[in-house]
Amino acid sequence: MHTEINPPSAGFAWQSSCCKNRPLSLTPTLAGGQAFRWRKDKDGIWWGTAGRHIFAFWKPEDNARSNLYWQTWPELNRREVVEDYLQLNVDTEALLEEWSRAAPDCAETLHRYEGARVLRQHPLECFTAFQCATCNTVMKIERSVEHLARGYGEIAEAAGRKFYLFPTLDVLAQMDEGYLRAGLWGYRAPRVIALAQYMRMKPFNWLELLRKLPYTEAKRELQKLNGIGPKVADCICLFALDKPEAVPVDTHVRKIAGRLFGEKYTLGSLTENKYNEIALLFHEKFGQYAGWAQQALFLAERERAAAGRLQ
DNA sequence: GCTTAACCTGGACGC
DNA sequence: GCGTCCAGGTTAAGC
Repeated sequence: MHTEINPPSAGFAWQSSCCKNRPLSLTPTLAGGQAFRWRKDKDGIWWGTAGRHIFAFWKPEDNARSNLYWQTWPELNRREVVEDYLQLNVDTEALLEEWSRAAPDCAETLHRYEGARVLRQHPLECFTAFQCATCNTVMKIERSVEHLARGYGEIAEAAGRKFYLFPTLDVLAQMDEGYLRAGLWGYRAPRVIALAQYMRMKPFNWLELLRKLPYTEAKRELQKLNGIGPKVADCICLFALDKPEAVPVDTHVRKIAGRLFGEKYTLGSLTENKYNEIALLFHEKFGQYAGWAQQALFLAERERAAAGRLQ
């Protein structure tokens, strides 16, 4: 019989949500390379922001189905905001069964990462952060995005702690290139500022409006922007624009495709045709939520690559 | 339509 | 300590 462990006392009242049928693991979800500003404190509490909301999350480690404990600021007890951000409405249990039938070879891996959920992020932060992802490492992306937020984000407070909200488009458009370069943005610095300036000429809330378009149209719109290629566009579609069918094909996903669909997908340059072919094969195998399956397989592949480097 | 080089830079690794 | 390579890509030029 399982005994629930109580969350640490942190100076505020926790709320809880049941994850029995909606598995959730905080580490692979919050530190799995889809969002870059979540931090875990010494008590194991994850702190982060999304839009104007500040969140605290806590769960017993290694138990995807135990209750999630949470709180929100500045308005307390915003259950619907938490469930929206973590997409707790998505029945991953049913998806796991479907994927396991379609890809028995991947079933063990998919079950191991059953708690790795895809977040529903604030579009502008996701859009900006992934511009930093080109030819970079997760650790450096985290530092870069944090540097940007600390330099230009509005300060907010929750439970006696200080947070930096992600800047607005108007603020991003006026950032200093030198400041960004000092924060590891490198050659991406002028591009991210220029893109913010260009985006200001688009209709108000243009990024949010892409949520209403079909996946292929939203992706096409993003790829019209200088600096946004197919991979970054797919990341934004999957992690912020409600497009669970988007499959970002990076070096890790390419290796997975090599094993699932044939070695030819790992050979030579990743041309746009090859990219689209891999994404289509994932879609055919894993269905409408192929991006969610991809995220679990990606985490396993990344872990495998890291273990290989340590040997 | 494919390949290649350039773009920044911290960290890991070998020597 | 130093040199080299790699890392969640994109773009433009050359073939």
